[in-house]
Amino acid sequence: MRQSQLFTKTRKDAPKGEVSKNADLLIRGGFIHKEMAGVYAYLPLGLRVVEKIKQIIREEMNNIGGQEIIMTALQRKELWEMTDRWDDANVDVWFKAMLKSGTEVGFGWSHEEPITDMMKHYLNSYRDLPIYVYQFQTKLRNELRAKSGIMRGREFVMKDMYSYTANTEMHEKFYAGVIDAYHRVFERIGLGDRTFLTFASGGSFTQFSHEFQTLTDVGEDTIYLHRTKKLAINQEVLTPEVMSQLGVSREDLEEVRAVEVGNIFNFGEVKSKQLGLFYRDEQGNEKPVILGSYGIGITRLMGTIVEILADEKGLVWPESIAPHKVHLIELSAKDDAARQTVKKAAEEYYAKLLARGIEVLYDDRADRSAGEKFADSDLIGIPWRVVVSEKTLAQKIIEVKKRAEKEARLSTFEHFIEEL
RNA sequence: CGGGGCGUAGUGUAACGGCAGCACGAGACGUUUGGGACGUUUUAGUCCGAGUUCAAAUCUCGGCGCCCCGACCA
Repeated sequence: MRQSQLFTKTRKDAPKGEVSKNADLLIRGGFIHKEMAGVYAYLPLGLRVVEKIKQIIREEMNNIGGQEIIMTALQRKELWEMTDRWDDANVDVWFKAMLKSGTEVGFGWSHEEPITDMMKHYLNSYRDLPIYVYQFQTKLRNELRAKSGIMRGREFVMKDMYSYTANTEMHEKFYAGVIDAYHRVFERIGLGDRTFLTFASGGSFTQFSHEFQTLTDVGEDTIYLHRTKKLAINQEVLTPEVMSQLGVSREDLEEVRAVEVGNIFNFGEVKSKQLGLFYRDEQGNEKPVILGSYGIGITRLMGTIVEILADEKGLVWPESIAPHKVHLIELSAKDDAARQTVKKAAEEYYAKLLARGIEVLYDDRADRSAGEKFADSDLIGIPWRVVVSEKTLAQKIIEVKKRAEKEARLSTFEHFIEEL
């Protein structure tokens, strides 16, 4: 991508009244645009990050047998009445609207009900099980108060997966597999060492659900962390019984703030019975399907990474989800001839990087000072910065600097490209 | 939903009830060129609606919007 073609612009001033670091930097860097409180548009750079995160999750979900689908944002009232979750008294985040005919519809804040209902068309026999489906969906939630930039919005992207299994053993095996897959996701995204499996309330379905909590002070949850056992307990279920059940004592637990980036949940047979999802077993008996639900907040994850990794100069992306791998910067020169030489070399490097399949943002803007280009580069936070200038060309080298490191070093372009 | 703060050019900020100013951005011209360059010049604004007043960005009321704390949060 040529930066001269990128329609977004960086901003020097912080957006007014925006305290949240993720909103501040992502807006200044041109990654997102605020449409209204808690509702953000994703611009070219921001969308690339979202897609990178999705792709990592997609690979891991496919790896454990997930099949990707996409459900609808408009949902039927009757389905949610069957599980008693239509009434605003029970679910207070609904956006609702009416068809011209007067029929009420809801905007999806979750998709267990419609997916489970849909499964009645495809799932009849024990031979059909298990089934694992997932989607990346924009969820709409009428939050009383949006806050913390993209960490808690009214419209956000979530990966939700659902498992349909025949029995408890089959369910538990998959459930454990999801835990492993989630750990791999957070590892690949760069949050592995600070994201912990957390025991949380299972509601009326099971004793526990499991959350994946990433340690950060901007998190909304208080959890009790056992570092050596690599597990945590959500404040909401911290009781002496739970601690002894998990084999930990209060002294070993550290009270920390964290953000819930993932959540997995066992619905057991409850929802299948409510919605009428049954299968025939080998003996021809009708049995309810076991349902599990597994979420990861994509955009929340993006905000969490910003909060944790950004520094005073701007964003810092891990290579796995950066919008581009390399930020190639062409610096202007003293005279026309030198300028042409620098341009020619930079264009050549750009083409070579692209030919290698390396994603590169090329700052080819002619009328910008070096200082401005460097400041923009720091703000945007691409992992590798490569500078081409009259000075470097004189020595037949380039300057390479990693965003997360302080010192730049010199290298030949050929050596650099091999190293990537 | 309870409480607090705040709405002024595209962005960020000033202005005692009395001429709406500054910076950035954007446009033009010239000079610059390794950490947000310089000069000249152009551009563009008081959230909406009532009220008080000779006079309202400023005071009052209502609406809308934004931020924060709390509550809420499969």
